[in-house]
Amino acid sequence: MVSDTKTALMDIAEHAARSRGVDGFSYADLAGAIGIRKASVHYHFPTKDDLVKALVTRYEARLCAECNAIDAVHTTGGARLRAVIAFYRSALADGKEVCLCVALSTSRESLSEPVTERIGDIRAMMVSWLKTVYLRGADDHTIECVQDPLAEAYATLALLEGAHLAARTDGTILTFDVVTELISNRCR
Amino acid sequence: MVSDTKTALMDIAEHAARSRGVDGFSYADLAGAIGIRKASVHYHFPTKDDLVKALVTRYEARLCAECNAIDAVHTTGGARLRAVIAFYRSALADGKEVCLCVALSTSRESLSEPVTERIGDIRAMMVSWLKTVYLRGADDHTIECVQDPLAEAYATLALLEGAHLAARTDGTILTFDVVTELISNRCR
DNA sequence: GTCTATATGCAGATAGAC
DNA sequence: GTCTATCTGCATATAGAC
Repeated sequence: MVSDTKTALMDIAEHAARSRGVDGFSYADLAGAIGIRKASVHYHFPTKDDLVKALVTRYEARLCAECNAIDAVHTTGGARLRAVIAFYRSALADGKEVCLCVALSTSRESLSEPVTERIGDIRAMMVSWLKTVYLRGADDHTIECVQDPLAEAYATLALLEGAHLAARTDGTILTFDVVTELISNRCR
Repeated sequence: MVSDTKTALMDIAEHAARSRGVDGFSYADLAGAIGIRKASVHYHFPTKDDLVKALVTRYEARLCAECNAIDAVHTTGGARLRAVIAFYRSALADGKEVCLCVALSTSRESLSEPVTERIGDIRAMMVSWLKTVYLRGADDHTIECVQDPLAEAYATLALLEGAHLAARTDGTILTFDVVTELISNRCR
């Protein structure tokens, strides 16, 4: 297993990025949080871009695992859609953190080209998975009014991310609930 | 009228904030863009917070004016919804800029409390206006399947902002069109 | 209103000892 | 792996001359 310090740094960096943005935390913050020096952080991640890349890679894997877990636990399209909404809800940390995609999308200019592309890849993966959810929901009649599963998938991801944005501004998870109420109510 | 320099600074700052984030531009950038010195920028806006506040105030007024203009030009709910989607589409500048709300929401930690509150106010105004659009659309049957106008309003704003986010990552307006296709197709 | 000059602080990053 | 020490650059911001 990799060093615990490395994992600890990534954990802190991820929360920091999601709550304050990529430009909102520094190596000094990370170092201070776990009681080492800035130079030691550079040992684990030579540049901040290396660190962000590592965060994105880990996040993508976790998100993918989450989708698989939802598929394994829930069988109907409606239940799966509810589950992913609940997942995004929990990721909000009561309105204090947005998902990594949202956090990184907004500081695009301070990201390297590869990182930006990866974020696009993660969204594409989510859209692809959401499409299968809507296909099933249309099939088993557990999601109302599904006409175009792909279009629904794109809209749903944007809605979830937009809900994160609004909830982050308000600083409360209640905003997320209000914003996602419409889509939740379509699930039977 | 206020000095042209002040307006010019705000114009540049707004575009910079919307394309690179609040933390993505500096007084040096603004100064360089219009050929004056950093200190002169501080004369017009003593602190960056003052500048951001001015941007938000102007943005809110413009957004409000846009809604009124839409109401004046379009009579049906469906036409108004299409018009506001088109407005958000044009604000994207071909995928290079997001709306100010999105831009500021993501760098929340570097904003003062009053600014954050104002962003919440702007969203509330948009939600309120969008609700009237859905009410009319339900009434005149120009928007399909409207059950809860307020819930639709919240979801629509989140969708538009989420579409901005995704389009900004991809750097193309095509993404915006794909994401908003579903909602556009509901308008008669 | 704009300038020069400057203060202060923090960012990311590196060299080399232990 | 972590440290001290240091570099370089740029950020916001201010003082005071013109």
